Amino acid sequence: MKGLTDRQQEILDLIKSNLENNGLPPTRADIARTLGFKSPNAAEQHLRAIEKKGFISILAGASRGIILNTEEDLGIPVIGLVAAGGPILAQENIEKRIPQAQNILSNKVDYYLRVKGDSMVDVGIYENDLIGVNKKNPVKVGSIVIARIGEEVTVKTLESISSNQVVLKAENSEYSNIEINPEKDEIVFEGTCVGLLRDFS
Amino acid sequence: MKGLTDRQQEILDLIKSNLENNGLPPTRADIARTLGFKSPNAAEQHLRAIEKKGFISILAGASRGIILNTEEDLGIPVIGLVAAGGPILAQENIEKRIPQAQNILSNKVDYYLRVKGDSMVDVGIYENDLIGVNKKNPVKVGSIVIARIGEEVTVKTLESISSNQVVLKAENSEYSNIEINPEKDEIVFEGTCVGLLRDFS
DNA sequence: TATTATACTGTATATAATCACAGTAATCAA
DNA sequence: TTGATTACTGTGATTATATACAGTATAATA
Repeated sequence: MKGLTDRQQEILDLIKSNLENNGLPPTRADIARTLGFKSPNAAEQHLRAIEKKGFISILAGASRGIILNTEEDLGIPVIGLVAAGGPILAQENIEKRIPQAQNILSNKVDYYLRVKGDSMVDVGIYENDLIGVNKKNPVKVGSIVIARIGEEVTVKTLESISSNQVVLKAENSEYSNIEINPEKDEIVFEGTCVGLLRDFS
Repeated sequence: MKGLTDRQQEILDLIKSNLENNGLPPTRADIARTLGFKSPNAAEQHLRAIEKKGFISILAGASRGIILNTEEDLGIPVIGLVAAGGPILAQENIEKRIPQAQNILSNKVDYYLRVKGDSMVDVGIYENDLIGVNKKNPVKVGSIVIARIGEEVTVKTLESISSNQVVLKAENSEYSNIEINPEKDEIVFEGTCVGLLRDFS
C-alpha cells in the first residue's frame, strides 16, 4: 500500500472527520466545498487516487458511497507462555487480544503479559495476573521491569544497574536476587510494568 | 422519549447494522428493499415517526441523511470515597469514568471501586487499586464481596452467612473478622468483586 | 364517534450526487 | 522528451434519492 500525498491525506482525514462528526461520509461536493475546490470533480479524482492506493473503496452509483478500508483494530495482545528463542510479540505467543480502551491505564500498554510463578507476590502481583507492559518507558531503578535473560523472560524489580552488574529483585522473601553481568550474559529490558489486570472468574 | 413500535425498532436496527457493516446510513430505497416494502415511502414515513420520537435526526435534502441520536456512552464509573448515607453510585461519588471495553474482564463490571486501606493485601488487593464490581452476581461464601454495613462500605471475603450471622474476613492477619447479626444491624451486599485494575504511574 | 397513530401501496418530481469527458498546469522519473 | 502522477477548473448527462401528494386499512385513544 503506497503512501498518500499530503493533499490526499487531507481528503482522507476529511472523510474520517465527517464520519466521526456527522455519522455519514461526505459527497464530492462536500469535499470540494470544505477544501475550496471550485469543481466537485477535483474531489472525484482525489478519491479515485486514494482508492487506487487502497485506503478507501468507492461504491459505484451510490451516493456518499465511500468506505474506509481500515485495517481492523486487533486489540492489545495478551502474551502467555513465551516460546524460547523468538521475540515476545511473536504470533505464537499471543494468547488472545483484548480491545484497547484508552484511559484505563495512564501509560500506554503495548501488550499484556500473563504472570507465571509467585516471585512478585509481596507487591501484589500474583500468578495469572496480566501485567500491562510499556516497551518505550525508560527503565528506572525501583520500577518493575520485564527482562529477558538469555531465553527466559522474567518480571522483577530493578534494584540496581551499572555497566558490569544488573540486580533484579524478586518481591518474595523466598527468592533471592538475580545478579547479571551484562558483559558476560545477555540481558534485554523488554519494557516496564505500567499496570495490572486481574480477572476473578 | 416514547418507545418505538416493533416495526420502527426493526428499522432503527437496520440503520444501525447498515452503519456497522457498510459504514454509511441506508437510503429509503435500501430500507424498503431489505424489509420488503414495495414503496420507498413506507420507509420515509417510518423514519419520520422514529425522528418524531427522538431516536434519529433527518437531514433535509441530504442523501442518506439519517443520524442516530445515541446518548453518548459515559463509560464505567469509578467510585472513590463513598459519601455517608447515599447510594454508592450517587453522582457525588463518581471520581471519573473509564470507557467500557468488553472482554477485558469475563464478568460484567457495573462500576470500579477504589480500594481504601490494606485489609485485603494477603490476596493482592492494595490501597488505591480499582476493583471491578458486579452488582448482580450471586454472593457466595468464599468470594470477595462489597458490603455496606450501616453507612460504611467495605470489601472483604465472605466467610459464612446465615440468618443470624454474617462473617466477613479481612485478608490481612492484622485485622480480625467482622461479625454481623443481620437481624440487628443493617448489612447490604452491593456486589461481588470480579476483577482488579492497578495503575502504576 | 371522531381522531390519531401505525403500516403500508403507488406515482411523481425536484434535486442531490455520481461520474464521464474535455481541458490546464506543474512536477518528476525514464 | 515522452509519459505518468498530481492537482486542479468547467460542463453536463445520467441516475440516485428525498420527499410531496393521494390513497387503503387497522387498531388504539379520547
